[in-house]
Amino acid sequence: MSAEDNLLKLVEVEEPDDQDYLLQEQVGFILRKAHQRHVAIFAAHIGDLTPPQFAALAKLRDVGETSQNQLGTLIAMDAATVKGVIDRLKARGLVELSKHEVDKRRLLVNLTAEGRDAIERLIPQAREITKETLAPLSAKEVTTFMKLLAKLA
Amino acid sequence: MSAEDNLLKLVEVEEPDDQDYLLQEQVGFILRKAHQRHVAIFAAHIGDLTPPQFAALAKLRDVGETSQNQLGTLIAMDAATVKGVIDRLKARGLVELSKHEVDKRRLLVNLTAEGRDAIERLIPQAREITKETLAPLSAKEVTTFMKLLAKLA
DNA sequence: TTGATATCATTTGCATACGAATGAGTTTTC
DNA sequence: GAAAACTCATTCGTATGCAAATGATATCAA
Repeated sequence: MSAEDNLLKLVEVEEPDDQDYLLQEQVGFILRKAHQRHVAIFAAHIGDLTPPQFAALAKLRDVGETSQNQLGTLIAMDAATVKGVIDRLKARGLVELSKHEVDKRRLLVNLTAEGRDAIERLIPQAREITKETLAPLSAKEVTTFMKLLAKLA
Repeated sequence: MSAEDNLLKLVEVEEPDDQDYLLQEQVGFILRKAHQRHVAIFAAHIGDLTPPQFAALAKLRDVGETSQNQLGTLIAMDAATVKGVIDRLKARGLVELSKHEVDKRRLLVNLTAEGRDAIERLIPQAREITKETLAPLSAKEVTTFMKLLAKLA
């Protein structure tokens, strides 16, 4: 191989073209898979509630009664999505709705007694889910990962 | 406040019970938000194709003709989901379907000329999307993050 | 060879997820 | 105080994502 060929090869290696795009190495693709794995772990522990439904209950426990819209902001769900989630929780008697007396646009959401019981009972399970999701990492790796993931979210 | 009260308070603080579950610090919740952010970045760059549709085209470019099921395995989609994705790509003329001659159960999928053009044209955009998604991290952090994320996925 | 098992694809049902449009009510601004 | 701008909630349409059931075909094992 001539010196020119070597130079050419170096240039090719250092300037990857379209041939080198590997789907399975892209953040988006791996992020999607990691999320899928988490959802599967969640479902294995808590079969009768989805992660978004759990998030809604957990946040209501934190903040108490709020408007549907505000709740959506707190759990990163758009208005259309949060409505569906709350509808299903209401149908199961875990939350109750009421109208804001002053601002008539707002729909207030709150836990029912049953909803409060449910979320208190589920929180230990949720800790377990977090633990299992992070199980492939060492304690130190967990700290690092959470710090970096938070920067991306 | 009595000494006993102080002791009680300390115990409560140092042995977090259910009161201390913070949704916004759980992996699953942040993972969901990071994924949402990535999808938004994707949509801003590539408006007429979703990440799963892109993944299907990119993988077909890598491996050439495969069965629908096999493609699903390669891009981490279950059979029901991959069918919908392929249906929509077919309706747009980006992939074509044919029957496997030997194994009559299999439905073969391949890029059309148009599909191949599309994916080649989109790959530079996809690099940009990956770059923008990872923009909050330094080069060193990216390396660390990708290594740990891969362990979780 | 045939009966049990496994695989591939499809369909149905349910649950996010989000853009866009709409209607009702509130706040701002001039 | 009236018009403009904004906010809250709802609805519609489209696209994942997965469990479960089904039908067609292949493969394995007795």
